[in-house]
Amino acid sequence: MLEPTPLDERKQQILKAVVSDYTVTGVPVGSQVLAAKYFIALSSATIRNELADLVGTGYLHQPHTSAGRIPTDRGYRYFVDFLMEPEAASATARRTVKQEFETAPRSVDGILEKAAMVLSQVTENVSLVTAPEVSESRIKHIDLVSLEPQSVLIILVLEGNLIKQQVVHLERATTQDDLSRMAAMLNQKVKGQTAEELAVRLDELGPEKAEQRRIIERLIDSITTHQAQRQTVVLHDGVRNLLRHPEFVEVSRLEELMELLEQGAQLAGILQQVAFEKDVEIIIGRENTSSGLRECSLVLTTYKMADRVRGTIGVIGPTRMHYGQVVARVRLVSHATSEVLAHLGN
Amino acid sequence: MLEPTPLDERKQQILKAVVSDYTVTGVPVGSQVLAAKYFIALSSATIRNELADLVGTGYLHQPHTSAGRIPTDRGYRYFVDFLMEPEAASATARRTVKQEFETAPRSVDGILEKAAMVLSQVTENVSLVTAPEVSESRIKHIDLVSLEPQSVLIILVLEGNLIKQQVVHLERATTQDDLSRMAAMLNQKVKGQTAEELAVRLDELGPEKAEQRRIIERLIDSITTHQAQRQTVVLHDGVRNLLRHPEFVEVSRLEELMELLEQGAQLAGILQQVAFEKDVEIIIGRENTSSGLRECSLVLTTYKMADRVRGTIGVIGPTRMHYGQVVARVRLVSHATSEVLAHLGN
DNA sequence: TTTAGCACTCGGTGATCGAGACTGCCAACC
DNA sequence: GGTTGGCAGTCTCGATCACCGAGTGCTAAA
Repeated sequence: MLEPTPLDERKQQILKAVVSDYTVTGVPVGSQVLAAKYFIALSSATIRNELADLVGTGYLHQPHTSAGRIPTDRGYRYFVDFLMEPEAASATARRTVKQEFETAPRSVDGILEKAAMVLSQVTENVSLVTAPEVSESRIKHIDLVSLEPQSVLIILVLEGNLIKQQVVHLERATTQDDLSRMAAMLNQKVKGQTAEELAVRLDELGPEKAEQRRIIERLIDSITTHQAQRQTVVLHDGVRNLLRHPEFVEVSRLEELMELLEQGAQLAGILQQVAFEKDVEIIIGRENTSSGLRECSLVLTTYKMADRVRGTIGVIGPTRMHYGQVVARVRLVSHATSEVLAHLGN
Repeated sequence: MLEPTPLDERKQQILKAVVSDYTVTGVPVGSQVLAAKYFIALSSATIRNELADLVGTGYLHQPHTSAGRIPTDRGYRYFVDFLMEPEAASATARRTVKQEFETAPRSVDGILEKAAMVLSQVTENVSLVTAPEVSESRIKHIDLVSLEPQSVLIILVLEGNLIKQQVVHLERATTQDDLSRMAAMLNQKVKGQTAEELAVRLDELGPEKAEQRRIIERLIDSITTHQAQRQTVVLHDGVRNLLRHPEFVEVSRLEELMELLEQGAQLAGILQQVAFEKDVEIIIGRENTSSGLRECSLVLTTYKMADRVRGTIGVIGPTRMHYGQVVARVRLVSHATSEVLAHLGN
């Protein structure tokens, strides 16, 4: 990593102009274009000198000697950290989001699916949405259904009408009547608690309720393992948008990315590692640990439910993207999602 | 459409050889290659005459005057209908399928997801799996959860531990106790029936149970509409496999296909129209009504649960595919899926 | 009916060339 | 010292061209 060379005002403006122009045109930006479009007071020769400096300090890249300049990952980073101006989401984007969420189903799953769909549509990139952690969700209702004498289907209704199921096997045969009674009893006790809290308070049940206790243990166990292996669920949508970007005419670039998207687990790991120091976190190109994302950027934020941060929402796109606009729209959809989730009740 | 020209034995063999060779190499097949690899007794000139005939009758295509021959959709059709020899799935494929299904979760959703994953893996194409129709599924258990005084979450446990949920609003406030009693009552009556049957037998409830009746009506209604708008669910997996096929180096071909896959609804419509005259149905290239599938083939079959056909499973791939092998593997995964679903109990 | 031979066609490859786009550098200028 | 005009140099891209080779269609003979 190069040491953080401070950039004087004019270099900053030139870097900003290069990023802005390149994200729109996709063509390396030359000194003449810059002089004509952005710096009428300066000659192209002056700009050439500055550009040479910016290449030297690693903010810009020159594909070949007689080409214009392209921002490096470092250039983009400087841009988003210091130069990018806050943008507001366009009226059309806002309208789209509003309309789509009006027809969203009233369940967490459905809303998150919708969010993924809308986000990919308004950003023209691939959207990512992680589901809330089950173990942190409040339990609203428990139901026990007898499948076979020694086999029980546990149904958990969590806040936001998120439903989780698990089949467990019992040592002893139990009738549906017994199960119904146990479920009624459990519903009294568990209401509004999270699975984590439940695990802590397990001892409150007297030792005489051995079978109940076993079911609860299995239940908590299932939630925990559920989270560990399956909470890797990352919804995504909009791969078709990616195909329109010229950076993906080479299918080979898509291949690694598709693998990442379809397998999910690795992607979930990446998303979980994101430390949200600001409200929107941007990861650019090689800053990504995963090789499939070498030439992509992630723009991520969180969404809330019941006033707590519950998941990540954002997009993957080529490093050459209109960051200001994407940030505005990711934020827009995140807020809209939180809003709709809030109205689900808890 | 050309009239069905009958092909003599030798023309059939040549067509078969062209299809076989082309599906492996991907290169237009010339008369010399055919003579050397498949017809040592014949000279290339003889084969040239036959090839010219096959082009004339529309079974083969010649990209340009000095190129070899490629099967047309018609050629592939003739091949799969009359020439293709039944193949058995390879031992590796069988092993993969077996291993993967051993670790499958014990729910319909999980199993179908797994099926999609495995199928795409063993065929190296995109897999498609439709979920069972909710309205045809037997109801195992009903649960009613009070969300707000006038708002109820209906949970349906269907055969195969498939869980469906729906929020309905009631005209009158109802307590959880009331709901629990109603649920208990309903469970006595509905067990083992399908939603369709339930709709028919609705009258059996006396008129005195007006509120119950209303809830049940809403419930049946929700199941039916659920099916109408959302049963468009088509799982898919393995887009990454498609990228490896040389026919998709042009991303433009992928674009329409991805749209079809991500939107789902249109695809569901296509799959529902398939008339399964044989156990495996093959749709080749332009036989597809959808333009996005002009250069793709579908190999489809059904899977069963509780001895009834419940859904479609199959793959999308380039028209140039090893049909015999794909058919064998689609069939393999279909059988394995039905098998695992059977063990879920009902 | 099959086959050998032959002229012909056409796509693909590689080389060459020129135009165009930019640059870097230098010398002059403010 | 920073800025600028001028200019030679570099590199990509697209067009053109020739050539090779694969493969064909046709003809005449077996």
